[in-house]
Amino acid sequence: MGNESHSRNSSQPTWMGVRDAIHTRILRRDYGPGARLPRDEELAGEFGCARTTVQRAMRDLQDRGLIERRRKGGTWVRHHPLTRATFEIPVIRQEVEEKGCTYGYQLVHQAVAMPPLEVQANFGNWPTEPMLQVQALHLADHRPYMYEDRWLCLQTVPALGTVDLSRQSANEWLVHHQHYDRCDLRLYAHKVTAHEAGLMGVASAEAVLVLERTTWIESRLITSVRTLTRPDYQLLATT
Amino acid sequence: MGNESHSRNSSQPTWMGVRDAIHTRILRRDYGPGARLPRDEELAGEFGCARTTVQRAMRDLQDRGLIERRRKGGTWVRHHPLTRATFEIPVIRQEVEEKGCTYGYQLVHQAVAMPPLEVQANFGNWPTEPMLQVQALHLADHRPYMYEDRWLCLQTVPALGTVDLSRQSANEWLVHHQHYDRCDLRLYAHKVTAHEAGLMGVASAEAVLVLERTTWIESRLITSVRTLTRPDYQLLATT
DNA sequence: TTGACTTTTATGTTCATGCTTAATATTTTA
DNA sequence: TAAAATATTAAGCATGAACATAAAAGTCAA
Repeated sequence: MGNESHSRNSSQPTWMGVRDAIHTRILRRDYGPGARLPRDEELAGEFGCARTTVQRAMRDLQDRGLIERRRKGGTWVRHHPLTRATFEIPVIRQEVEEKGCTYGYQLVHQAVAMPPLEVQANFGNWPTEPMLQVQALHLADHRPYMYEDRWLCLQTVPALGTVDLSRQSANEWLVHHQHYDRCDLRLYAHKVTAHEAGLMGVASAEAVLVLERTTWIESRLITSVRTLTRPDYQLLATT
Repeated sequence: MGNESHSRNSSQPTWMGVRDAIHTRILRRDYGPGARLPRDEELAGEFGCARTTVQRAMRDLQDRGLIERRRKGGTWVRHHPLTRATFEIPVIRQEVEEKGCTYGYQLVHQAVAMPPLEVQANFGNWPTEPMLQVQALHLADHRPYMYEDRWLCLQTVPALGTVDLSRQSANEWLVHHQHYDRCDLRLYAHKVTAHEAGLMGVASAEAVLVLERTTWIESRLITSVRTLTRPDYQLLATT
């Protein structure tokens, strides 16, 4: 079962070896759900390694949602081990080109306006101000691949006022000129409207995955974007 | 901007302090996209800390997808910092009860059969065998909350043959009796069929989020489940 | 030029030790 | 008895030093 595969040799356990050993014990219910694990020091003694090594193993198990650690409290096996899925949200051009397609871009609409309430809902306390709305299509081999409806904060990124968004996507400009340090994400299914269906070239009322992203830099709003994918789009998780 | 908030004091930077300092430099393009960072040792010298501390900071930045590290190669700022979103897939009963609703369960269909090709697609090399199919509804306050279409591997978990799945959901039984060490996940939008719409109590052709999960234990298939959520269901990411 | 070997190098891992800190138990006080 | 002060505990953090390892660069020969 490979629970020894992470040790250099049997007398010198690596942190992965320790992790796997403890993981196995949890799976085998030697340490059952809700149970308290021995102190790091004891385990270190048992495995014949330093406490640092046990700690490294424990951090990994904690990151995977298997255990919970509290100062003084100790270490506990979670009652319901979390299933934590990590998706990588791709940079669109890159994703398209990696599929061997030609990337294209087409501006649909651009205007300064007041964001509607459902968009403002993503902004928390950020004051309501007119923003730059940009609707655009991302193309793969000249066919619609993704539609985005974006609101840009000109207060935070004034430079955007001077960018020609009919030639370059806001997405791309931002990637190159404006980093963020916070990103809120929301994912849901959506029945496309007739207008959206026309733009995307899909049947009306088709179900598509929507990815809503709001990014910030140093607590200042940058942009909020709602992305419609194609009906067959799938997001794969790497656990 | 809080980049000093993680230091105990200015002369003794913690690993979070070092991390934030480097992060800031990346945001400010002192270390631009694709740039190579100084060696850990140099940075340690600069920050006046041990190499271990720099390493801890670096690992965090790496986990966040901001940098890439290679042995011998060194440390590099990623050209396109990854947006890595982490979702927590909830245990259904728990999720329902946390919303203050009563959890309920209702078996819809159960039979041993050959899984169709689109289900087998999730199984990789796993040999094609008859499996136990279970279709069931999860209820919140007696109203449909989630519909699952599940295939269970009786070879890997023979005990399932003796469980009364009209009283207890397979989900719940598995959580309590069968852990997994691998979980493949797939997420997409789906237009509900008339049959599904009837079961879920939603309008026909409504768009819903589908969560497909396949779990394994020690390289042996446990189960593959396709979960339909309600149309208004949203998955929130914690970045 | 190509392929096989060797050296170099920056990250990766482990260790022993000491201190810090948050949470919990215990004791004291009102 | 409850609230406040205090002690204890187990994880968290930092250090310096040593060794491991994979990948890159360099060397050499066919």
